[in-house]
Amino acid sequence: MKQSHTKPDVSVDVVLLTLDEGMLKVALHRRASAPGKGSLALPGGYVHVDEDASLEATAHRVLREKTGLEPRYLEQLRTFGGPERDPRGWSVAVSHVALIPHGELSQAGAGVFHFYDVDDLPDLAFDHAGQVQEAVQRVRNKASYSTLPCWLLPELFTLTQLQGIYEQIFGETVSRGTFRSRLGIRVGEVTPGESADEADILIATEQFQGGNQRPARLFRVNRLSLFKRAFW
Amino acid sequence: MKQSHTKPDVSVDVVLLTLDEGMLKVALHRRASAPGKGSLALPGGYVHVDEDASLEATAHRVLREKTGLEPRYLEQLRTFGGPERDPRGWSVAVSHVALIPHGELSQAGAGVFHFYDVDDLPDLAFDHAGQVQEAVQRVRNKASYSTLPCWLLPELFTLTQLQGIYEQIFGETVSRGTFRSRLGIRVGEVTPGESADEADILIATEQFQGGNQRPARLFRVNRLSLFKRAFW
DNA sequence: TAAATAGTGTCTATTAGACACTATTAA
DNA sequence: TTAATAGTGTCTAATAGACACTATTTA
Repeated sequence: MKQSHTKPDVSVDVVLLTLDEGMLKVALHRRASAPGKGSLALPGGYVHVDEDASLEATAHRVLREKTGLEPRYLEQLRTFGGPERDPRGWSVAVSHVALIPHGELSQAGAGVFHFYDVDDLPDLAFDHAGQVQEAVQRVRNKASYSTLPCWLLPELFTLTQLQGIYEQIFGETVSRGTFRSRLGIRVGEVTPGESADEADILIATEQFQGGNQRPARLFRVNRLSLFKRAFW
Repeated sequence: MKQSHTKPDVSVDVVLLTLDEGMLKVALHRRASAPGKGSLALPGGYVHVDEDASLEATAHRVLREKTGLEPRYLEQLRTFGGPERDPRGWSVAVSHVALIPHGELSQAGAGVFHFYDVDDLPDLAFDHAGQVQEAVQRVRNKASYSTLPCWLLPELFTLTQLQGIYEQIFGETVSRGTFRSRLGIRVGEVTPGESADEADILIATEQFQGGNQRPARLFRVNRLSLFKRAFW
């Protein structure tokens, strides 16, 4: 029974995803030390009990320290645990999914991290391949009935951009009108008094993005909304 | 930096739910020792690194040892972690949701555990109230677009029983025909050659449950199916 | 005024759901 | 044959989606 009270190690891993060239890609780096030295791995690290206020805080700190990136979206995926996943013994990894727009990548420390197509993954360290697979499944599934894909775009975006994201993810096209009615867009009805309806899925701003044509209204996402009807 | 490598404690908690008198109820017991001695708490315990093969195995062992019950359904909910949730210091709790039919309760060691209405909870130890709230939210939400409620019934059940469960959860009634078409029930079409279509949400058995009227066909759930259209 | 993309109204095909009808058992 | 519940077909109301039309900008 004494051995039963040995504590497992607790680390936090992050599956950081972005959309690039129409593909979902995940951030990976080559491990510099054993175990698994030289193999590709997710950003991850141990909980620092003297500075982390929560597991989400650990995930944010790990991403900041290792990649220099701040994700637009972060949620816990699932916690993996067992005696086999790390050669050093019984371990626990609290896995997270994070999303970031492709446009925010270039500037930051892309140094050691590179992005790999999730549908054509190389071999990964530990159980990281499984974590990526589950994360991708979660994102694709959640995208079909929620506003999750909005976090693959900058804070302000046009409906055409958003429609493009959905069409990339699902490989199907719909008419503009259909897309807008699915989102419940009804800009015309906004009476100045009531303004931004909290029930709205997207919030219409008064900003527009120009070009050589009629400017498109910019929207921002209200919150992570789930649809009653599967979106795609 | 040395302190950073102090390991947090890792425990596994289980929110065990059942449907009784039309209410969702959760299993709680009074803690026999500090911290939180005398207050109501979920079944939970530390990972035993020498005997547990996974976190799910820990959850099953804890339920077995503390309540004597084997749940029909168990899934990980979310992992809670932070410096404040337990007075002994930074701790991690891998929280699970479990479902069990009310009929399977009576026989087993209901000894120290009693079931409490989740919509009228007393004060709970640690962050257990939050865990119950999240678990209930997850179950109610998932029930609206999946076959999750099937696990609140015995393995074989009639469609009328299942419809009753949904109506209890959502407080709305629909006609029998509507309910059946939502589930995609089409018993008549089963040609003996093709038999149980793997795409079917429920599998029709050749067993019937009698009474003083036309016997009802017994079904079992194929797997946890998600519906494209929100069910309720 | 032509080109290009944004935004909207209308009409149709599909589907969800209420209701009524048939089916099968025990008393 | 009546009572009680199971199972199914039909008709209607709601809704999703394609298409075409209007709107607004630059060149």
